[in-house]
Amino acid sequence: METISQEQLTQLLKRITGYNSFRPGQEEVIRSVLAGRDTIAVLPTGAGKSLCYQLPVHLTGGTVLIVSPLLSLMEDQVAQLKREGEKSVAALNSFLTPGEKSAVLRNLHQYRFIFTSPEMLMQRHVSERLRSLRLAYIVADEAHCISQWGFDFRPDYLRLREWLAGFSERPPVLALTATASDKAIGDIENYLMMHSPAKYIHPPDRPNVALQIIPLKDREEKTEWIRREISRASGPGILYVQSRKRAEMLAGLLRADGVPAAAFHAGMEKDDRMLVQQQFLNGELEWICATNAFGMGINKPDVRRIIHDQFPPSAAQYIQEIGRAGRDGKQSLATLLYSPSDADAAVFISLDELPDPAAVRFLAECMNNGEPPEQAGERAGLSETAVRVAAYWIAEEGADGAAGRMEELAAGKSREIGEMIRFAEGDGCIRERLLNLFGARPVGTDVVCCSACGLPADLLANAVPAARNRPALLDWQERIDRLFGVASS
DNA sequence: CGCATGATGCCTACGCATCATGCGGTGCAGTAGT
Repeated sequence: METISQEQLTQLLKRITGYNSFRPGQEEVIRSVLAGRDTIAVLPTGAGKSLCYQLPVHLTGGTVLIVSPLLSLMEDQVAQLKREGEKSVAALNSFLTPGEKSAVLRNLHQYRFIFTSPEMLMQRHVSERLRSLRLAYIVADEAHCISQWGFDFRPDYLRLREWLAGFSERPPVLALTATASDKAIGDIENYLMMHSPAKYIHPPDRPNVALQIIPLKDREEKTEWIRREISRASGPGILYVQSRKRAEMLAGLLRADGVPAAAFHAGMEKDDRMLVQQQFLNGELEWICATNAFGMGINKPDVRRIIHDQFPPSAAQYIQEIGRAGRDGKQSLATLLYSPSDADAAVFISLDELPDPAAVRFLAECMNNGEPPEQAGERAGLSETAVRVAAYWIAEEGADGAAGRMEELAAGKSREIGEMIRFAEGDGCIRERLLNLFGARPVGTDVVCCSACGLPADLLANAVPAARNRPALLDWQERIDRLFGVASS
């Protein structure tokens, strides 16, 4: 496509969004897509990543396919596009009834934006239909999921590679994410079949997020610390924990202390999750006690605090989670509570579901004999996820290859946990040591840095919000009075 | 691994100590059955 003038691009921006100028980072990415280049854009959340795929199609024509990791994310984005007046949008996913789905599949060409999941995309009839479409470009939204989930959780993310390889003329691919380690970037390039992609990579440092590590003896001490801290310091904040049960337990304790808090984890009903998320976004809830299910696609600019009850199993995940603080640029604080026994729990959680080489060989043997993998997996005591992952690697690389892969994955995970332990136990500037793991350096000067460099005593020790001094629930008389509009004295 | 929960053992009624067992994150899709 011929070069687009500055004026044309700005006019288009104005027409589509009503804005007069791009936010930092957007224009380069849009130009790269328009030039037909494979592109990797690592932009902080809130930088307006979605504009990067929304705009170019108005000049290229055709359809954009957006591969998205979460149904809720697709729904949000479809709703937003519709609010902006875009009518030709579809989400191709399991929310559709069979009838709706085949209607969408029949009329694919009339959409400008099609959102789908990797799993849906990999279904044969879907993948063929989509590949035969005139696609302007293909977008991998939250592209770090390829790296974070593809290998041991959602293998369909890795199958994108074969799907892309099946094009005779593959459209350009745009990968968007907020955080990406070198490994993630490498996986994205590799599994999205990118050819010397243009890379626009925002540095991982967040100067306005101060870092703090607090060593504590055990879980009980952590619980006490959390109650003390949260009852005196204001949020909004996210408390990350490693189990659903502990999320519920801590949310309960905080509520009993008068803190508007709620749990969030994958074991909750979809409606409850949406409600909690919405209340947090609206400021009705001050704290969320969550597993790692919480965060992706949530754009709340004023999160002041992130507390980790335990470290997550990789530095990439840690930096992603603390990156949810302070998107408005204001001073925020990320606290990691550390006790030596955390390491074992991290190892357990992260390696438990990974099938061991013997199980992989057993599964391969059964599959060879024509037994369905699900059935064989059950005999081997493997979870549904483990079976799917193992079956993927067996199909890709054979029994020995897959067994080797599992060892490699386990070793990689152990190494990453080791990195987090050294990070938590180490000496010296926390920011420098964290960024070091990404081959980066602190970018800010005059920064409230970390607990190793020294934090001011009053950091974020704001007055507890007035709302919290009211009882969470009014007594029944007052509630009835309110219902009937009687002014209470 | 560490923690929480439930079962067992005591030895005849209750409550306590001890042991055994289970559980621990992330999501899609499709199907069976409300």
